Amino acid sequence: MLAEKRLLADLEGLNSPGRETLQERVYQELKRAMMQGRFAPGSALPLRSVAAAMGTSLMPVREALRQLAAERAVEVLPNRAFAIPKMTRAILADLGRTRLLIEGEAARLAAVRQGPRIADQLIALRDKISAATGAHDRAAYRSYNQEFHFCIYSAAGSPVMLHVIETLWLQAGPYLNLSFSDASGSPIVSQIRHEEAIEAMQKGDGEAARDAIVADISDAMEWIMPQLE
Amino acid sequence: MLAEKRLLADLEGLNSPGRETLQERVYQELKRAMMQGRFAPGSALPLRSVAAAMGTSLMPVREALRQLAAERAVEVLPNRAFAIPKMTRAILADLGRTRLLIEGEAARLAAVRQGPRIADQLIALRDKISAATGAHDRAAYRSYNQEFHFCIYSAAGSPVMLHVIETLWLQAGPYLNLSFSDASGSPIVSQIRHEEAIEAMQKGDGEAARDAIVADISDAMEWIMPQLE
DNA sequence: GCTTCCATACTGTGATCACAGCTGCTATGA
DNA sequence: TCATAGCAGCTGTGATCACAGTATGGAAGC
Repeated sequence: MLAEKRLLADLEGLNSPGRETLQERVYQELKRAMMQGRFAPGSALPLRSVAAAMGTSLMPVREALRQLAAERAVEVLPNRAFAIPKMTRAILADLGRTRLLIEGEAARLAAVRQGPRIADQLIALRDKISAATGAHDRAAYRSYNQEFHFCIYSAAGSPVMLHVIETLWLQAGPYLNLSFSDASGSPIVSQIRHEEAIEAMQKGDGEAARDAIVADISDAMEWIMPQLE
Repeated sequence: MLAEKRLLADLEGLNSPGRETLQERVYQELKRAMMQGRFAPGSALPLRSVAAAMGTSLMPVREALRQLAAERAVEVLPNRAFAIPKMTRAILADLGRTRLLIEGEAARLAAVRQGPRIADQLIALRDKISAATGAHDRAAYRSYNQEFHFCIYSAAGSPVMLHVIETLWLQAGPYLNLSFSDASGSPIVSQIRHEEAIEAMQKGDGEAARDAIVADISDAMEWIMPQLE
C-alpha cells in the first residue's frame, strides 16, 4: 500500500506536464504564436477556427482567449469577437514609456539586491546572444534576449513588478519582431547595452543598471518606431 | 424604412446596457464585492456556489473567474480551484512599492499635461471625501477616494499605465478596507496629501504631484501594514 | 481506541447543443 | 439597372451533461 502510494506520488510528478488542462495548452500555444508575431495585427481569432486548429472544442479556446484579453494581449471587439490588437505609434510609445519606468526600477533593484550573483548567468546569455546574432538566427536571438532581460527582472525580488513586466512584453511582443525584419545593426547596439548592464550587476551599481536597461529599451523603441505604419 | 432604421439605431444605444453579457455582469459583481472586502482572504469560490448566487450556469462564472485570475485578483490553487488570495505582509509591501513607482509617475505626468484642467474636479471630490469622512461613511469615502486617484491617473494620458494601476488596485483593494476598520485618524492624514496633490495640479508641478501621491500611498501602507496577520 | 478502507458528494474540465445577432450574398421585385 | 427582401452562413453566448479527480464522512476491521 505504502509502496503503491509512493509510486503514485512519483508518477504524479511525471504526469504533471500531461496534467495541464487543454485550456492551459491553448493559452500557452496562442501566447507563443503571438509573441513570435505569427498573427497579423487586427486579424480576427474566431473561436471555431482556433478550436479546429488546436483540435479541441470551443470551451478551452474561449477561456484562453478571455485570459489573453484580460492581459491586453488580444482585443475584444464591440461584436465581442476576439482579434489581434492593432498597434499604433501612440500605444507603442506609451508601452515604451511604461517599460522604461518599471523595467528600469526592476533592474536597479536587481543590481542592488542580487547583482554579482547573477552576473555569470548574464555573461553566459550574452555569449548565446552573440552566437545567435552571428548566425543570423532571429528566433534564438529573441529567445535569449528575453531570457537575459528576465534573468535581471527575476532577481529584483518583486513578483508584482515581474508580472507587470510580463504583461507589457506580451503586449509589445509581436512588434519587437520588427527590430529584426532586416539585417541591420540593431542587435549590435543592444549588445553594448547588455555589456553595460553586466558591468553594473557585477558592481552592484543600481543606477548604472537602470541606465543600461533604459538605454536598451530606448534604442529598441527608436529602432522600431519609424517602421510602424 | 429609413425612419425604422433610425429608430433601431436609437434603440441600439438604449439596449447597450442590457446587452452586456452575463459573463460581464458576473465579472463586475465579483470585482465589486471583492474590492469591498466581502470575501475572507483564502476563502474558496466554488463555481456552482457563485453560479447559484448569481442565478446563472457555470459558464459565465468560469470565464469571469478566469479573467479575474489573469488579473491576479483571484488565485488558482493547484487543485485548479479558485480562491481569494491570502495577502502577506511581503506581497503587500511589494504591491506598495510598485504602486509608488507607477502611480507617482502617472501623477507627475498628469500634473505636467493636464494639471490645472482637472484641479476643479479634484476639489469637488475632496469636498465629497470630507463629507464622507465627517459622516463616517466608509463606503462613500472609499469610493470618492478611488475617484480622486483615478481622476489624476486618467489625466496622465497613458492607457497602459492606467490599466496597470487598475490591476494593482484590484489586487490590493480588499486590504485597503483595513485602513478604516476603526475610527482612527488615517483619513485625515490622507486629506493633507490630497491638498498637496491639488496644489501641485494647479501649479502644473509634476515633482510636487508625484511627492504628494507617493506620500499618500506611503501613509496608507504604513497604516495598513501593522494590522496584517 | 485507532487506523484503514470505501462510498458519497463535490470539485473543475470539456464536449455538445440550441440560440440570437450579424454579415453578405442572391434572387426577386419595381 | 438598381434597390430591397430574404436566406444562408457565419459569429459568440450560455445551458446542460458526462466525466475524472479529490476530499470527506462513516463504518468495519485490527
